[in-house]
Amino acid sequence: MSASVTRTTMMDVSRKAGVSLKTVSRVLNDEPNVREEVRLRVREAAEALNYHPNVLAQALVRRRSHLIGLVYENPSPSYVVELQMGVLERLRGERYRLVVIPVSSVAEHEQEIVGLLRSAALDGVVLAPPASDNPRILKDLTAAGIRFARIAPTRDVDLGPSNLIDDVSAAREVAQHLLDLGHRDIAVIQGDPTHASTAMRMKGYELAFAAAGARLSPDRIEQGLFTRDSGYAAAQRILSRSQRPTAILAQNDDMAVGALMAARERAVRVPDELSIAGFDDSEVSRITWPTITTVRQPVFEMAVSAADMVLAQLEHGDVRPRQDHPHTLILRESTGPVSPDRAKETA
Amino acid sequence: MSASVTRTTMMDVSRKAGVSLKTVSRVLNDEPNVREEVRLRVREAAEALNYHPNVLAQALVRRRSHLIGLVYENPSPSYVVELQMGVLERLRGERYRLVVIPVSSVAEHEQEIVGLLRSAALDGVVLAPPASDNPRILKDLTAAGIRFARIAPTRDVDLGPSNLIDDVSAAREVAQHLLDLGHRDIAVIQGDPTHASTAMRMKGYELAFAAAGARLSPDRIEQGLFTRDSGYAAAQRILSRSQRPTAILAQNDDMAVGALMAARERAVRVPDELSIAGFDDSEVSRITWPTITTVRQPVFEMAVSAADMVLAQLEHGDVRPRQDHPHTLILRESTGPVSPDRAKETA
DNA sequence: CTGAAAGCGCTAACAA
DNA sequence: TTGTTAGCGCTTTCAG
Repeated sequence: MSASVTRTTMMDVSRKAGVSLKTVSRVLNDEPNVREEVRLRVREAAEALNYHPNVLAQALVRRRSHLIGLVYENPSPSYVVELQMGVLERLRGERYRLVVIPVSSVAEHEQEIVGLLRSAALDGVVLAPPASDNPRILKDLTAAGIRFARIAPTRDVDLGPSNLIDDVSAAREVAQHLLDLGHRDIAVIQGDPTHASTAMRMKGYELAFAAAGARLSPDRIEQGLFTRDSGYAAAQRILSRSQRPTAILAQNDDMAVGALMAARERAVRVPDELSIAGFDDSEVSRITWPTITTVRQPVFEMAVSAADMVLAQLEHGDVRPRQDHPHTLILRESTGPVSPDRAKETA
Repeated sequence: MSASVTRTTMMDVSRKAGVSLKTVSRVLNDEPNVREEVRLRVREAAEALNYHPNVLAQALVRRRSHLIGLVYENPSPSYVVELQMGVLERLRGERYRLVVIPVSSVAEHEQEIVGLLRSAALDGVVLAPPASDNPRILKDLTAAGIRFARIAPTRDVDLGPSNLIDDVSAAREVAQHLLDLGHRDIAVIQGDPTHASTAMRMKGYELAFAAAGARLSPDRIEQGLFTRDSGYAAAQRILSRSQRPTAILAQNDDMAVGALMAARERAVRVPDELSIAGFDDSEVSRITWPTITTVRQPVFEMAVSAADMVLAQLEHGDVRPRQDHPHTLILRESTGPVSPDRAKETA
């Protein structure tokens, strides 16, 4: 039953080829100083014995597991997918493999996380928010000798190679867009408060409002968690008020989708009666109806870049300390001018 | 710079605690036969030195990497997400980690795949379609001594622990639903032909048609690839014909979404002028408008079960040979009765 | 150009 | 209850 009771080892190959262990090692690793004839003989022996190196043994002595971790906290599936695809894209063709490390709550488990990573024998990790923003984790990682790169951190940008997006400006731009359309009574669905970008985006909204001489009313702000359900629930609260806002700013697309569904359920027409804007430009924002106005955050590209930063450290020790990534306002169908009658009210 | 030039090892701990290596090993692995006092002393020493076992060394000697792979081919992101979440769910709290192994084309690379898995030092793998249906891969896996479990295979069900769904009946039921609504001119968007389920679902459709005394016209069958784009393109071809069908059967939800977008673009009202049904009950089918009628395939549960089967083999060697999973027809908004005038035509 | 010997850090027999 | 001695399968000095 049990297939390989004793795997064939380098010893077997060396015996069959009539050479020493070291010579086999040299051939297998394409090192110089082996006669061509011997090289061939060893290759044939390995082939004949169906030899495959034991990567664990290699890993032990080389101190390289060739395992890269991706640490993220649950929130939005579409975000996670892009993240993964980005890392996988960079790893394609390399010897490194991707180990996914979902963490339920970075905030609650910050002290255990690096232990977890260490016990996975990772050579390096790509940190998504909010882990990428957690100084404790960065410190522990450094102490443990695990290379890392950060995605979308909001602070201590010099504490490790970082991939940055300007959350504040991005948020300012979407808010600006709604204000330009004449909206003044705008509700906000915030993201998970343990993610620093939540506060950043809020700040961006505020800047836009201030510039327009408008004000963001505190009782128009609802708490969400970056999940569609939380967006749906928040929108329900918003829409059940006697006075309905004319627009909703959701801090990510999944919550915007939730808001859209809540609106549909109440037969509130989007964008005629209610504009909804999201954040991220994730896949879902393109398949809803109406499609969702959002601001593109190049998650995929950031992930590619982060993976690249990790590999760079592992392979030649050098690090690009930071990489800025552009955001783009994407106008779609879910936002429109405020309706004339509502415009009058606040005029 | 480089954090841990020389990591602290068991040796260091044994010296500090004044005991032998083996005693340290015993304490650290909670083995019996150590005096309580000694146990404590060793624990303290380990703590003081901030000792962490080298998992690679453990893996080498124990012949266990504690790495589980998930092998899948690209098609639909939502499918992959559910798959991963299922495996991760089962692995939560266990020592095992998930390594994702996306494969561009199983059909083209079938001979290289197991080499890839071996070089990742995986203890076991969960195989999603179409790898789960590939006899060559199953054979190589067995030869390599890598445990595995299959998700939704369609043949050779006894070639390894399998999680089954009745693709034929499931497909028959959705088709039946459209036929019951009076549709007779129905187009089909097929999935990737290298996935066996594509043929199975086709068969299910045919059975339903036969039972209704109807016929599936060959020129109503369009090839897709399980991706949204391919569904969109296929629907474009379908809808550009002079005579439009009254319904579309898409072999998964992503393609159904693509079809929905094509219909929207041409201002074809769904379901009034065109019914669209999908397959999978993936996340996206719930967020489009109209929401998509589909047949639920419990991907998450199958993944949990498959991961469980792998762990079972690894931990106690026993295997549940197969597990059947139910499908459920999910009626939503994208399907409706055929319009009276079109019904007359074919009457 | 080639090989012998000494580890990597840990676990497993087998004594003591 | 504890320690000694071999390995796991590979790479790496350092001689030859």
